[in-house]
Amino acid sequence: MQKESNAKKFGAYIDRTMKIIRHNYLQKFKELGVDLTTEQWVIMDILYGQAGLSQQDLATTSFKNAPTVSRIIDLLCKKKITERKPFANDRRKHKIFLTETGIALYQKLQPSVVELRKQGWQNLEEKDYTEFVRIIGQIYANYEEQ
Amino acid sequence: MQKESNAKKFGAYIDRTMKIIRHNYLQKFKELGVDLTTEQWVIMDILYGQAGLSQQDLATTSFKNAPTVSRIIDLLCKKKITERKPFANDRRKHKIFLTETGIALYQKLQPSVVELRKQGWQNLEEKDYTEFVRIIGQIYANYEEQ
DNA sequence: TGAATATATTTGCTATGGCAACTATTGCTA
DNA sequence: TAGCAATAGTTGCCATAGCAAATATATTCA
Repeated sequence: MQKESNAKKFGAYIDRTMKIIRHNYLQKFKELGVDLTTEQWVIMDILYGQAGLSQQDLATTSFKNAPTVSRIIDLLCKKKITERKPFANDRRKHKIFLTETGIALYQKLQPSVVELRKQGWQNLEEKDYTEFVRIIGQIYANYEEQ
Repeated sequence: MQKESNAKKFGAYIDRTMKIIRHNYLQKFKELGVDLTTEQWVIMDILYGQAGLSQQDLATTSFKNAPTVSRIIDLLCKKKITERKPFANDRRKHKIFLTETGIALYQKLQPSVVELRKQGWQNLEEKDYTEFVRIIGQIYANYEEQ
């Protein structure tokens, strides 16, 4: 069908897999009675490990753009999951924190998320992970501006 | 950091890679002076190979849902790239076709898309593709309802 | 210092995507 | 055949995402 390393169709695999992952996270959260999207979880997950990041930091870490992070933080603040605090030496910035509520919610959901990650890796080995990260990391690198 | 095949973090790799692929397609189309999104291209690509599919067929093939396909076809029809024709024996359905304009546009863009696919596979081998499809296919399967 | 630049965030516009509800039509079956 | 269930498509609502422009604040440099 195709010769050599030419014109491989990998986009559709990546697309459909990202969609089904999001779907499974969303379903799990709904099952647990929690109104949270997968992308909101991603932000919570980062903040749990690194409290007080700026929105720009969050954008970089989550591979989202600044407006998207701004809106996700808006929604999370409305739900009392995060809060914005002033940055000491720079009044342009906010430090973002999980609230008590946010931390409790994170800890409630975390085991299910670990289960979801395990589910995704069923029938796959440790060395498959190395391979997967190598290959998809190379694809990413191939598209980065030089 | 993590033991055995437990709790692998693969979602972020998939997410950022999908985003950078979309970005590169979009930039290339803009470079060529064509107002087209990556997802619109996906639909054109399917229709070029299989003219006259129903919207439901397109949804299944593209891993999109019916409302999304409906709206993409709306946009493509506005741009005179596709057209809806009645289905012979079922008045609920439409057959979707690329117009002359759509076919010409497809043929104009197609070589650049092949180049983009090649670019994504730089520094990767034939056997990497086999591995990649096996692993990401398994992840997908792990999340499908049984 | 003051002007030009750069950075952090927000807002507006549009597209994609998920879900639920709705319409129109078809198919099934009592 | 009448009624009901299933299917195809559309529409509405909201979240994510990309891009551009706007605002506020910081930094740099002449």
